[in-house]
Amino acid sequence: MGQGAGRREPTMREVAALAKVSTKTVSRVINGLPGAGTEVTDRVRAAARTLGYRPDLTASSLRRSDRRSATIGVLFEDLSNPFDSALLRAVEDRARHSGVLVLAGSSEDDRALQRELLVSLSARRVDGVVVMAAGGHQDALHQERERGTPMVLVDRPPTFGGTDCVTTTNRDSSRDAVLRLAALGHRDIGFLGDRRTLWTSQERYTGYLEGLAQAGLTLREELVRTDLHGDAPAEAAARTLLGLARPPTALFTAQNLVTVGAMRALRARGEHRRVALIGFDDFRLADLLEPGITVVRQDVPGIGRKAAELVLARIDGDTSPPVHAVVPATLVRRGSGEIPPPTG
Amino acid sequence: MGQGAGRREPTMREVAALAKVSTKTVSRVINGLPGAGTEVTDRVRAAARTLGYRPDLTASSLRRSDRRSATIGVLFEDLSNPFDSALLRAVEDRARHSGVLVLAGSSEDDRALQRELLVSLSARRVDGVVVMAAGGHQDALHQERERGTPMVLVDRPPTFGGTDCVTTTNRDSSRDAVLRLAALGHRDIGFLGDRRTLWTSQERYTGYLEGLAQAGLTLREELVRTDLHGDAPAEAAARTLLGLARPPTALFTAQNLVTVGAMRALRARGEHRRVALIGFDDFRLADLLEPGITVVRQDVPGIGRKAAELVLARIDGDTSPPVHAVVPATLVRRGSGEIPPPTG
DNA sequence: GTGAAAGCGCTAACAA
DNA sequence: TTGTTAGCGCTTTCAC
Repeated sequence: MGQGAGRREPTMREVAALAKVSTKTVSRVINGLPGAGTEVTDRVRAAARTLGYRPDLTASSLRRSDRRSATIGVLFEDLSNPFDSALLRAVEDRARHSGVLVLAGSSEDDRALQRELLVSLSARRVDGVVVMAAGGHQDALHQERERGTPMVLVDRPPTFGGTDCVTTTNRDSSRDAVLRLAALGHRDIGFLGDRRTLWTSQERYTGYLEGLAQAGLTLREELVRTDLHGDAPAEAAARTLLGLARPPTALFTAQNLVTVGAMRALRARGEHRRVALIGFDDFRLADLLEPGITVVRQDVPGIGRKAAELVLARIDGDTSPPVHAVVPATLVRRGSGEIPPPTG
Repeated sequence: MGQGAGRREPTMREVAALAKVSTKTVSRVINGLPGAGTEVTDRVRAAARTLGYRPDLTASSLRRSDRRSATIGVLFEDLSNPFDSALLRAVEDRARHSGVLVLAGSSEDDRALQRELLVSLSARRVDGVVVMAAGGHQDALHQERERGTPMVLVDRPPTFGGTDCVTTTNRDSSRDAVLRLAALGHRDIGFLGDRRTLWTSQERYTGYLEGLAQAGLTLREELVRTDLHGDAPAEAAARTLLGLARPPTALFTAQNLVTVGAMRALRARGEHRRVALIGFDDFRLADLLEPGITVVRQDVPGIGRKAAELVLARIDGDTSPPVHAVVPATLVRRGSGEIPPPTG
């Protein structure tokens, strides 16, 4: 049996010829449109069956007035990242319920690559896109949006107008986490964050500042480290903080991998039961560690579903004002965030 | 600014009109084909720029003789699963280097859904598919393959002929893991596996049996539990095993979530430092646990890349005999697999 | 080097 | 209820 590109697909015309009707009639039957006699319908169906006919959506879309491809583009930072993939899955599920498939790509937080992928998606005439904007200027996204492409941003809002987005309670949940640590008596709370160009990082840092202020604590700048991309830099930064003359008694880590890095540092110093830790973003097995890691958990399926619903609605012609949906995150207490400061 | 489906895209004809050339000439310029004067080329490019022209790959593909959509389908079990998403990412990367985009879907290990998604993909005329076959009969996949669709199966081989696939060293690596435990002196090695309908489960179980045999150990059937889908059933099964009069001194867990369940059970009983554990499939943070979890790690990027390469080659007309590529897994020692049996 | 005509597979608009 | 004609945006074929 051949392994090549394979034989030609049968066409509507061939079905029509076999059923001895016009292609238009076949079209009606295949699409379940009214105005086709039962006998003719049966004949067409039989012919389609015999030939193994399968409709060509690309050709149909080309001709139809709505021009829909029943496909949306999803452009995230890294599809192998747990957050991104959970989001993709949620979008996929919601889209499939509307007969829509997903063309997925990873932008690597690289604007050039994001633009390139955007072009690839538009060449395939996707009906809309769900995008996790790469850091920095969003001119490519803005341009695409200006052309009229339905677009929803997730995780990070647009820096331009007229576009829906879905984010979580970055600032509020961060503030609450810090307040929680403060309520336990912590006065030296460190902050470890990811790239400052990211909106989420900024929001979480702002929440940290708000929490300190609200708890009547003064910011100690030497307890703040940002631009930590990945767990290795985060681990190094945490070690530095813990080595200070007056080290933090609690840490707020503003991102997944940063939390992991901080945990490694705490463990390496044997302080993971003595220094409190609350991380932003949940991760698998956080409950299996000792102590369990207290985290702010985003409702990732909720975010994905909402984003999909928004883009599908826009595709269906919804022209209501742009929406910035905020899906609440929740604090999950597991132990690490409940460690009190050392007494005395 | 409108939020609706947006304005019409400019067409090649409009570009041609503005540049005062024929559409054919525009086509040549856009596609970088020879036979277009430099002056005309410039005029066309300028016109395309002015109008914001972007080629329509779907229309082009409809007319071109190769009929390529430059799109492949990826049908995995669950795109939010770490294994699946890492695989998707690897396929995506390799495909993108060939200008190919990925239409992704989750089959939920449900044959009806898998078939439905396959139909959706074929309606969009993907050039080929990479599939993680749902358990049970593969008739839908077989049919699709018979139609000539280039197809590569990943993780699990086809039950029909003429089709490429990429898997890992399930059996050999499982046997080696068991032999390793046996070499430490373990004589009562339990096996926890997931659904028996899965080929990977069967292979890993076979490897377990081979390992026992090769080490001169006799199988104790009561130490074998399968059909554990998810970590909760796995945890329950592990508890049962550990509660036996003569419990296992080591466990081999044949899947990701099963390993997690076993860890939970060990922890709940406070035996995680006394009972050895080797799991199949690596997972994040396996090194942060105490002890670190020794695992058999698949080369997921390697598998994905290979699968993408195979399907792209078939799409390009490669008609060499079908390949079953086996990408080696490696044992990662972290502590849990190095625990000796209790002395005496 | 450039263009006119035909047509990919399908559906809109109309006619019968 | 059914068919005919035209044409979606593009590329092929072949003529100039």
